[in-house]
Amino acid sequence: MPVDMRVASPEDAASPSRAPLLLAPLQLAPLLLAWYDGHARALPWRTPPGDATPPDPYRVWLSEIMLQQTTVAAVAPYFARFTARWPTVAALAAADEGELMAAWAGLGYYARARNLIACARAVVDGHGGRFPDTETALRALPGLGAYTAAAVAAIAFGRRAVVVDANVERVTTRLFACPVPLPAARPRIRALADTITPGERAGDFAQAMMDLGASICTTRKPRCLLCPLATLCHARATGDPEAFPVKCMKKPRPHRRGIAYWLAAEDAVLLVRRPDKGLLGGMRALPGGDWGAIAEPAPPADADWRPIGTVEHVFTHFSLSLDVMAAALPMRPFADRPGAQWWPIETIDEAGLPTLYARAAMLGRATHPEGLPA
DNA sequence: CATCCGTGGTA
DNA sequence: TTACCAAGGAT
Repeated sequence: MPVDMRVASPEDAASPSRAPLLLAPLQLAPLLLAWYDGHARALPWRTPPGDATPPDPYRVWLSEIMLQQTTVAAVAPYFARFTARWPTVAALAAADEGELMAAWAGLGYYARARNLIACARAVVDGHGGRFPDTETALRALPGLGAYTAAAVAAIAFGRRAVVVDANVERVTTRLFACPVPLPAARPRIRALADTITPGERAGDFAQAMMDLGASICTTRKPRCLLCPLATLCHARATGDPEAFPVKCMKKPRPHRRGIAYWLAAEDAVLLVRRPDKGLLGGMRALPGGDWGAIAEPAPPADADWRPIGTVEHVFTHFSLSLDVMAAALPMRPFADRPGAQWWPIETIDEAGLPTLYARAAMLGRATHPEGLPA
C-alpha cells in the first residue's frame, strides 16, 4: 500500500466538502534525485554527470525553446546546427533573420524562431549580453512563458523554481491521483508541484521529473515496476494510472483544401514569403491562396497549368489537402520583387521551406527537374 | 478561458 | 489506420 500523503490544507478548511489536498512527503525529492543520478538521459544540451562546469544559459535557453511541444529526437539535429552556426547569444542576435528562419524550417511553430532572435537581441541590448538570472526577469523576454522562465532559472542558474510542463503535469496528477480535469487543474497541479520541489537542485529535480515522464511515467502503459516513486503514487494504487491526468474532450479537426503553384522558369522556381503573422508566418512558400477562403487563388502567371499531385498535411487545428499545380515558362515573366523571388530548383532543399511546401516542391521538382517546359 | 500555431513518432 | 500527443507561448 502506498504511504498516505493526504493532509488537510487551508483550502479544505475553507471548503470542507472538497476532497482533501494531497501533500507528498519530503522524501520524494531525494528519492527522485537519487534515481536521476543513476538514470539521467545523456542529452546534447546537458553537462555530463560529474562535470562541475556550470551550464551555459544560452544553450539551456536555446534547448528549452526548441523543446517546446517538440520531441528530443526532432530537436537534437537542429540544436547541433544552431550551436555550431551561432555559438553565443551575441552571435544569434547578429544573425540574419532570413537565414535563421530557414535554419528553423521543418521544426514547426515558427513564432518560436521569430521570438528567438527577438529574445537574443533583447538580451544583448537590454541585459549586456547576459541572460537575466531570475525567473521574473526571464519571464519578460520574448518566447519565455511560465514554463521556460522557470526551467531556465532552475537549470541554468540553480534557482528554486516550480517547473511545470506536460511531463510534470502527468507525473504530479498521478502521484496525487488528482481528479480535476485539465486544463482547469493547472493551478492545483502547480500548487502540488510546489510542495514537492526541493530548495536545492531544483534544476535537476525538474529534469528528473521530465526524464521520469519521458521514460517511465509515460502517457500510455507507464512502467510502474521501474518507477522510483511507485510506493508514493496514488494513481498506481487505484490500479489504473493511465486514467491520469483527466482530460476534457477535444474538438474534431476540420479539413481544408487549397492550391499551391509551382512556376518554373530558367532553372528556377517562384517562391514567396508568407506574412509574418499567422500560419507558417515569415516562411518561404509556393504561391497560392489562403486555404479555406471562398475564392480560388489566382495563378502567379498566365501559363499552361497542370495538376501534378496533392499533398496531405496535418496541422494542429486542421488538416489540409493541397493540390499542386505546375507550369513551366521559357523565360521569367518578371524579376525578383519584394515578397517574391526566383530560387534555383537544384538547391530547393536549401530554401528553408516548411514541411508542407517542401513536400509540394518534391512534386514540382519531379515534374520540372530543370525548370524547362517538358 | 479559448483559439491559434507544425511536425513526426507511436500504439 | 486513425488518434493522440510532445521540455508551450501569444493573443
